[in-house]
Amino acid sequence: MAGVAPVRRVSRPRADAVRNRERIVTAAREMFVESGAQVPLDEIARRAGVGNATLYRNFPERDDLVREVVLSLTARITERAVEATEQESDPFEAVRRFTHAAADERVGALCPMLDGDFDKNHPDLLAERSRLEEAVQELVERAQTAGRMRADVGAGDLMIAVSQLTRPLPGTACPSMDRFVHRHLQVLLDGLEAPARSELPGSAATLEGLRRESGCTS
Amino acid sequence: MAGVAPVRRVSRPRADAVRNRERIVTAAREMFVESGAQVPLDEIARRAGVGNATLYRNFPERDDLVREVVLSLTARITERAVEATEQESDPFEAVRRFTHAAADERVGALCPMLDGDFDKNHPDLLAERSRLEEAVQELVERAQTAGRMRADVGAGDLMIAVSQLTRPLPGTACPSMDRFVHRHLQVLLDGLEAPARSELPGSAATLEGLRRESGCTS
Amino acid sequence: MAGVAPVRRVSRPRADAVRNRERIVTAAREMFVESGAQVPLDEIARRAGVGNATLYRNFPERDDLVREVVLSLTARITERAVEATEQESDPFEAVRRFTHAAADERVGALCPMLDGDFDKNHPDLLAERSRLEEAVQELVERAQTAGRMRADVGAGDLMIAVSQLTRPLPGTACPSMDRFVHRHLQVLLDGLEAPARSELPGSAATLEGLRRESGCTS
Amino acid sequence: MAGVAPVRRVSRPRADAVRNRERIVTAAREMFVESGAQVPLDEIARRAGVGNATLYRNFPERDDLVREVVLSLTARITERAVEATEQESDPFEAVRRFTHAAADERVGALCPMLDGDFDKNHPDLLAERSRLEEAVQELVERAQTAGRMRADVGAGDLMIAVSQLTRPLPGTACPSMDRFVHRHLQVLLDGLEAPARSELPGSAATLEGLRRESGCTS
DNA sequence: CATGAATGAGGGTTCATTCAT
DNA sequence: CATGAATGAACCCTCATTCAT
Repeated sequence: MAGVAPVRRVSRPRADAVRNRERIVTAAREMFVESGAQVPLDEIARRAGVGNATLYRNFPERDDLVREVVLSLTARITERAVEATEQESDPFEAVRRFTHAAADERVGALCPMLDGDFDKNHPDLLAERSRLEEAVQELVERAQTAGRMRADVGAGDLMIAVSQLTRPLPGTACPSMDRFVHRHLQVLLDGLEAPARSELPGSAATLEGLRRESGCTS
Repeated sequence: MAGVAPVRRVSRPRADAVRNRERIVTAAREMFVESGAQVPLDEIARRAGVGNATLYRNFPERDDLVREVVLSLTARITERAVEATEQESDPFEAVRRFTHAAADERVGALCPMLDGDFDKNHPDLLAERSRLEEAVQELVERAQTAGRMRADVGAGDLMIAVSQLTRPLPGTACPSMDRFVHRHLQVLLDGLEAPARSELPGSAATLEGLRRESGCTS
Repeated sequence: MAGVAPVRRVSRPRADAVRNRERIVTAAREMFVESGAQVPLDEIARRAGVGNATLYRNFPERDDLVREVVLSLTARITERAVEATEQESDPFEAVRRFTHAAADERVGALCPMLDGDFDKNHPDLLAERSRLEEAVQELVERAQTAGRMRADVGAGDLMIAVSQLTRPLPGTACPSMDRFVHRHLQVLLDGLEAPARSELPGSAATLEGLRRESGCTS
Repeated sequence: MAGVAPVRRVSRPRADAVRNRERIVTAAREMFVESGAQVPLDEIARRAGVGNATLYRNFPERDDLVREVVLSLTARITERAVEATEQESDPFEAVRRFTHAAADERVGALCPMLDGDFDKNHPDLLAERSRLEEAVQELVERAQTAGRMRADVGAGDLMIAVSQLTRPLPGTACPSMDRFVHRHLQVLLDGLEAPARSELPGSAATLEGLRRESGCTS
């Protein structure tokens, strides 16, 4: 009867368990973005509507949960970079578009998550970051090659500056802030557009180089 | 006056008490900047070389200590603004100078301190912030009046952008970061220099307006 | 019988269910002996190769599992007592043989299991203990009747002393300990051999009496 | 004014703090003896009448508290050994006396405390154990030299056997047990009295040797 | 006024037990 | 009947804040 073996998946992943996991990650992303990286895990569990131990079953250490959120955010941002490259004909317009899109995806929320003893060299992270790296590098190089973007900055500079400028402000204190973020990005982008108006100290930051030093790329 | 018991002024600010207070504030500033805004107060006391209760005598609640540090940092930054205005002949060069100086004063470290239930409308804060406001406003207006800085940004935009770009990265993980901060500021400044290269969404942020909304100015 | 639906006996004790139960008990005994009485039930289930809920189906409360292990250990020790009585001609040699055999069966591991709210008066336990009681009583009485064992001790004294002397030492810290246990038993046995060298305080402990008081016989 | 410097002890140990520490240790000893080594620290604090954090201030890790109790118990037992040596003319009677006294001091409670990751090689422990070692060794050697105790056992055998025979039974289930303990010790002692009635397997356990292997001496 | 000690309210985590597939 | 997932109570520990010397 070979070939007719019933397709018994080893253990079907139980619909509700999957939903729970997703609800936890969603709640975590929301709360990390809103309230910073120190939100009590119990509150995330409550917001997700599950018991705290369920959270621990899915993410035995706090880092595991943080990493999951970082991964999903990173993936979404990579998508925006690819989109921008593909859909925008002017290469510096692509950089602008990506930058504003990254802000909307809350790229700035990543930084505070990388706190403490978070393992920045976890294989999954490295892999996902490679994809982001490649996508942004592509974006930046095109603009520079076309002479539309100053040549003395790297993809790393762009990512860090954008992340910082879009970092959530403490507490939920400044919802109004969002309105200003895009202004600041626009100013920064104006500073990035060729021709350069001033000289920069140090040398261009590459994502690769940043990763080597600290892993704080994104 | 020999022979007359020295008049005991009602509240003579005993020399050592004053020194203690200063040592506490200094220790707090250092540790907030180095290790983030969550350092245990006991550690600050230890670093200052005083008992924890002494710290509490001077600053009954944690917020009181944080506020003191914020005030002193703010004051130092105001000084830099004044200095830049006075000592730099070109008004946009003054803006550049102030911006880099503010970074060196760790203006970015202010943000993480404003966490939680910190009262951002405390009279002392408002007063100190007024002084900063005035100084930066002056700086910006001069540059704009001289046609050296784009007119569609406000002092609030400058302060927020600079604060964000210089925020410490999580942990002490990225000491290398410091090396890049001034690059990013320089790019931002290039974007601020007249003539404007793009239009900005929203309207210019004034420090006054920001204060009204959220108090997150600095 | 082809074509005829097999008669479903009302409670056929499905072969695999029986095997599961046995595997659980075995795993539990091993882990209790190896790692103490506090091993998480999930680990026992894992070692047994079944899901934790299967364990709970068979043993609704932790105590039910512990009791099963206690019962099986008790039964094995009873067997040793019977063996010793039957196979050893000299009645005190029988006592010696049983004592060392009980040690090898890990009689000492029983004590730590009786912790907490374990119900020491469960009918099954009482029944099994009766059998042990009878067997050891027989062993002891024979030796005493033959004048080979001092008369002022009871079967209860023997059981308790042997259990205590063979209790596992904390952690797995002292594997070397095993080497000494038989020495101590031998000394104890020398003290039990007639004629008595000293007077004993109190009166002989019978298993029956101990059961009445506390159930800690075994 | 040299020589008249006021004797300002660096920090007088505050009477109530000392009392608290003692109350904690006492409560711990009682609860360890009564309920085993796993009693929640919070309960010990409650029994001692202090907040849990006070306990943690005095004993930052659980081990630190356990060690303190072990040290004090060990010291008391050493005292009994010295007493017995000094005050009993017949050297084997001294062994008997010490053995029963050690039981009354709850020497058996030590074993369960040495659980888990307890550091058995802490300097303080080693020191205290050396004193015990010396005292018991002395006691045993005198009896053996006088021909009153069998020569094929060591001080280590005595200590382990006595510890085991007096270990508290699980829970507080068997208060009645205490009544029997001295009977069993008496039997053991009869087995230790010269002349030897049987041969012992293995070789005599010395406290020194035991320490080397596992630290479970007492 | 300065100090070390004390406090109790959480946060992180584990585990016996129950539930849904 | 078997399973993995879910649950909540309880433990350990930290830290802002208060108290006693």
